[in-house]
Amino acid sequence: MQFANDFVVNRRSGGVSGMDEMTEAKLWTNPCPFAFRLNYLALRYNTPCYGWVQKTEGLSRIEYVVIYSIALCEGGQARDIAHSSGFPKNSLSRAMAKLEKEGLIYREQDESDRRNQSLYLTENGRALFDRTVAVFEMREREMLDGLKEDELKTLSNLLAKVVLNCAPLSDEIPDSFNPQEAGKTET
Amino acid sequence: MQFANDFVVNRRSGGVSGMDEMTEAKLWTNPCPFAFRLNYLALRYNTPCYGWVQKTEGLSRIEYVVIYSIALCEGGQARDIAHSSGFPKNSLSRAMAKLEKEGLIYREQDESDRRNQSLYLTENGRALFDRTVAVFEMREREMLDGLKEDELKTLSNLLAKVVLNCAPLSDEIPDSFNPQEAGKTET
DNA sequence: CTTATTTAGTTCCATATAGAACTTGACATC
DNA sequence: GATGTCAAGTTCTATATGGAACTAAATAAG
Repeated sequence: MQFANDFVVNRRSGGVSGMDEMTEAKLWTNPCPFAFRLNYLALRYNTPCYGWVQKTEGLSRIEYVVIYSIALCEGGQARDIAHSSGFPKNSLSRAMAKLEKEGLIYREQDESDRRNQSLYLTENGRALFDRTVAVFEMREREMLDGLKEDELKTLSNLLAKVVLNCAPLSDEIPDSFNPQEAGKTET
Repeated sequence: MQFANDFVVNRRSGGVSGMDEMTEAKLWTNPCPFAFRLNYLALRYNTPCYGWVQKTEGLSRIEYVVIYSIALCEGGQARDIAHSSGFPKNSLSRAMAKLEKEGLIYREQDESDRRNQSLYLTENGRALFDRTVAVFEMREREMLDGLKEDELKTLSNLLAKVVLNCAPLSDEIPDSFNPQEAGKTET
């Protein structure tokens, strides 16, 4: 099998990084090396951070995502959280109900369209965010530690470019997708 | 609405990308922009791809991860899949049992240490991988479409650098972590 | 040669999760 | 001003999930 891909780096020095063979294979000889690196790094970020809020604040990942989302976009709606985070709306509904009962968020029904409810942090909710966000920032900083200032900027710009490129893509792959066609260059 | 864009990228042209306000905020005015971009891109990759294998092959995400992992690292062990994917070992155990019953994988007990079992794809399992992997490759290609050849290389190298930097990091954040200390430079 | 510790993998089971159906409201069409 | 369609959120419920306890094997310590 051929992995002709820019993302394949010649790094199979056999355990230089102290990783197991499978992780090494997934990183360096993977037909989808970009996707794996994304998922791997996301994992190395999410696991410790959300584990920590769970322990220290008793909030599940989805509950903290709600807090975080509102903190960044005061007055946003559940639908936006669903869309930006990928959590299904029913799970979010449950999370919001709990957070509201605990006095961390509140909702206001939109007068112009009464199906919509805008979400806000209470004082307690804001305080919680303020005292926890530093851990997330620290973890991110720690992960990016090895990059120089200009590399950091470049990485940020390139990821932004990929994000913008992805924005209009459809998330539907037809059932009848034919792998044979996949290799051909698309205009 | 305008977002003060003090962070890295100057791209707030106001909805050019057709995203909702919250997603925009999370992308461009986020204390952890790197982490969010990772998670966002991972989501935009995982959702369509694993949704597609579910529909077309009847395999759940974790089941396909097992197949994929073995395909990349023949003879690997369950522990390695757990470590490289983040799935708990009991869920993997269940997934492997199902895949074995369906004749897609088989296991061989290691003679030198009989706790270990090496994992292999059957002919059917390999065929399944071969006919599905193109969809994953296509999605990755599609996502990276906007990047030029040299940008792709740069991105690949920078992500690799971050991965290597993360490898030795601990995933434990002490319960008693003090955010006040977070800003200070750690030796 | 015990006895304790560690590791790989499995089983058990309480609970989290997410699909599907439902409710309510907006808005379009006739 | 009915009737149909679509969108936001909630509720219901069957199932997937993952923590904890367990088994079995290797290794270390006494």
